[in-house]
Amino acid sequence: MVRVRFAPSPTGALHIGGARTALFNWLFARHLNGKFILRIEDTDRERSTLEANKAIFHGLEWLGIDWDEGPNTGGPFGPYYQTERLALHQKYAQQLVDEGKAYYCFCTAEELAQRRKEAEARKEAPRYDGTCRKRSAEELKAKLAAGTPYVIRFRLPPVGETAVDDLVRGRVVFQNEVLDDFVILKSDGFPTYNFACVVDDHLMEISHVIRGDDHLSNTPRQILLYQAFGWALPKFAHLPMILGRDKARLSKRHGATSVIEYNGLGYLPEAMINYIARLGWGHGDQEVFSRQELIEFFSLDGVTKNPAVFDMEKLKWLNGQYIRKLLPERLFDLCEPLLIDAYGRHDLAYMKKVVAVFQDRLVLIPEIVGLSAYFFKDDFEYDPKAAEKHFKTANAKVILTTLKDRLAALEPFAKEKIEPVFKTLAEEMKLKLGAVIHPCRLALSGRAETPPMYDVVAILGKEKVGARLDKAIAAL
RNA sequence: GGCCCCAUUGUCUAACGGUUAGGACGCGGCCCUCUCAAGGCCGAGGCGAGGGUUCGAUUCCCUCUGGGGCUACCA
Repeated sequence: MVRVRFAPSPTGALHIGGARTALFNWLFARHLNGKFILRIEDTDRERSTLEANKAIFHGLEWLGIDWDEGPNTGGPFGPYYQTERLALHQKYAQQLVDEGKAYYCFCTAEELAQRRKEAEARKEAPRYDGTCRKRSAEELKAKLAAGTPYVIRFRLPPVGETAVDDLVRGRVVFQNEVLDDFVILKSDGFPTYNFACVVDDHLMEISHVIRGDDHLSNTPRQILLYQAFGWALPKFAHLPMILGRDKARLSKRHGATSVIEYNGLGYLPEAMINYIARLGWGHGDQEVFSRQELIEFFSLDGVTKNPAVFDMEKLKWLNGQYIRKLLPERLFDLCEPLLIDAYGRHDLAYMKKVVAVFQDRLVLIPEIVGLSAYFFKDDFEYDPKAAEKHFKTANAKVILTTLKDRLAALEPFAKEKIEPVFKTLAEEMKLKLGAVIHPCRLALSGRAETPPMYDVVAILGKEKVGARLDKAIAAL
């Protein structure tokens, strides 16, 4: 049974990198009919917050990444909040101590910092020096009895090597001597990441650990822990990092970094899913994938080794692609609140027609507001450059006046009836169609670019069209 | 500093010793066209450097360079 997990720490919103890790795990599980587990690694009590926890749920929900086991959902391997597993972590840490594979360490943070500084000054690796590695039983008892704060350190085998057989990178070998006796249980009694991760992954019967590249260097420590316990290793797969434009790790500096911010910016979750799926993964020449296709095609074989730069332009393109494919109803639902917020309530049918005519023109949902302004407000200015070109012509007045009269006579005021009015007028005046349409466009919208004229005229309706033409004629 | 990972156009990627190095975003041009989009077509642009191995290297090996990660009582 394939069991994978996404194990974020609730110290901030779900960011792009985390979302991609979650997605790959989710796709891997769905593709193989396995289980996708969500585990919240909240053992850093300083930085973990409830808001961040909620934000992660929110982000995953927005993306449509659901979990088979985890907070709220439950499952047979709970609890799924790491801090609620504290007794388990302490029990296993104690087991290692009892077996002599871990030991109490009473060195204070200040002492460690001092020694680290000294080591660095000597150009040595800043490893734990093993002060507490060999304390006598009496010494130990005395320290404990005195209530001296302590941590538990893993007694790391100082020789030999530890190999990670990574599904993405192949075999990576580390010399144990470059590792040190790392802390597994902090002085507050909480486990460290490397320890909790191993205990929980084992207890939750995780079969594949799919996570960011930044954990590759931690993996030998974890493997040594598995070995100390005599537990079977899961398979490991390390995904390449996602970088910003400057090739540095993606961070706040690079703009929107939390996935949910993209929601507010007007990105569609399906576009985001598609985009991040292509960051570090590919399937031939295909660029646009439905969720079903991603599940069908996803494989660790398609995962690349090199880091990927987050490219907003391509995300935008994909977003446009998905907006085009949206059901008109859904596009409207996304646009409606923005339009109401900007222009107040208008007739529902009218708003729907306006939104529909911009479906091919939107890249981001909020663009609807600016693009459609003249459909909701009458007091617009004429674009000066366009006015110079289309109003300051000998024919402008005649064109607009004639248009006004003929359109006023139309019944019904529909696109099919509107079109001939323009074409006939152009023919009569021996003008190109554009020569008639451009001044009209400017009169009706104040702009040089709008959706096709007959649509605009039809949607605005006879009354508004008449009034705006009058206003333009007066302004000529 | 030590250890580890990575390296194809500006960006995401395909290629798994022999290809005119393919696709996509972006960029430029053209077509369509009432404008703007959408759509279609075309174009510019790449194997980081140096050594090997081989009949032949983008591909395999080494060195360098560049970027990233780990080296915490953060995950």
